[in-house]
Amino acid sequence: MLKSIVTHIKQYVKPSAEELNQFTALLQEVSVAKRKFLLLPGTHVKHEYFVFKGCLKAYYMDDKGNKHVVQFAIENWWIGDFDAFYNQVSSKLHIEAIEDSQLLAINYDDLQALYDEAPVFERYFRLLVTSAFVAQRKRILSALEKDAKARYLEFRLSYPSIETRVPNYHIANYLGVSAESLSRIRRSLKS
Amino acid sequence: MLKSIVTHIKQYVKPSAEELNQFTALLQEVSVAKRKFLLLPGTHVKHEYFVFKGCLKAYYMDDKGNKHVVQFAIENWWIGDFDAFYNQVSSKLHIEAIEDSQLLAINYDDLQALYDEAPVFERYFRLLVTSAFVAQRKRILSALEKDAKARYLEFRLSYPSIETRVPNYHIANYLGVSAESLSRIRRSLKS
DNA sequence: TCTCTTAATTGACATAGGTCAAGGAGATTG
DNA sequence: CAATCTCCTTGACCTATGTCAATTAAGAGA
Repeated sequence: MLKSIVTHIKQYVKPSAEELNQFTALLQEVSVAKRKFLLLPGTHVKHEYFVFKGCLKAYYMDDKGNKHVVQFAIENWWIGDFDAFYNQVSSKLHIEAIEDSQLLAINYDDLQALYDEAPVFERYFRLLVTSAFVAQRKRILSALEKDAKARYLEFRLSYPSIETRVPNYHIANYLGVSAESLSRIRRSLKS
Repeated sequence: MLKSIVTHIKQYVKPSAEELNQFTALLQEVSVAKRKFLLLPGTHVKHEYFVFKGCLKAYYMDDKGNKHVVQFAIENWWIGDFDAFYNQVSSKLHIEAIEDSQLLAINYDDLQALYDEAPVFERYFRLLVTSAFVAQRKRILSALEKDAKARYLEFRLSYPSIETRVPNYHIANYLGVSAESLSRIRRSLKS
């Protein structure tokens, strides 16, 4: 359970055994059953979460009740409401489990303190945010450049393990197309 | 000239005078005339740039020759090809001056070394990337949720100082609408 | 296995926004 | 002050994708 997050960290930085212990001591295990929520809008967000088992989605629900998927997360991904977490404002997102999920939570204050005590983790999170930033930029460019079919194909290529685990209408909400359009796109790809 | 970047840094972190000197010693001044390029696709990106005078845009040009604006930058903004800079891959973006511009450049290797010597700057850049990440997430949600008119209104509210300095067709390329559509939107707002 | 719920598909129709083509208003430059 | 440029506007038409409504298929409990 801790092994997966340690492996993840080591892909970015090389903390000492002691530093790793400092970090893992801060983690709390959290479980969320399928269709249950890890986070609701309006909440004060105190944690960011690392998924070690399961699958979840973070989405924004607009005034008309339409859901817009900000992010999916499966094993070895971080999920949370970054905006609310880092700026310590109240959340605007739902985070809902698509499958029964198990996560490791890290607390905001603990993390800030850790940055001072063990700067290697500040680097780890800097690198994480940087790569998330780059991925988001790519998503923005796709939205600007590509039509729905091309975005769907790109999604399948980028996230094959998500595509097979998640209902299509969630993917539609991620890509910014209606479920009906996605269905038609998929039919057109069969031939 | 250095004053503006020092002020910017101090809004995020509190480095010592010595640390600030360390940082500013690494900066090189760069000028780009209107319509000239700071960066072309295919280039090896060695620098990230802080604008202390002027206005620029970073855009991706697709196979059809359509330009998609990734970012504008005016005084006190950082601009560059983050993806190419951090992952040290070749650039996919054009960065072009919209007005005669003056920038401060920081070199990749220098910055990595500085992170070790003065971690306060690693924090500064972590915070910068974090806020850029949050801004991008907002942009993604706008693209998913809002129609062209609403996105334009949001842009005007978020970046009034850019809206007045930049030709409308650049803004259209940022919002993901045609220049013609933006013109019609603007007409509809007059009445 | 039967039932109920959740997901996916399909058709008919509506519409936001794109594309193409033309013209015009300001700027800039020789 | 011409002569270009650059940028913005407008009209006519087209297309991708959305919306609504109904149907079917697939899962999940009991």
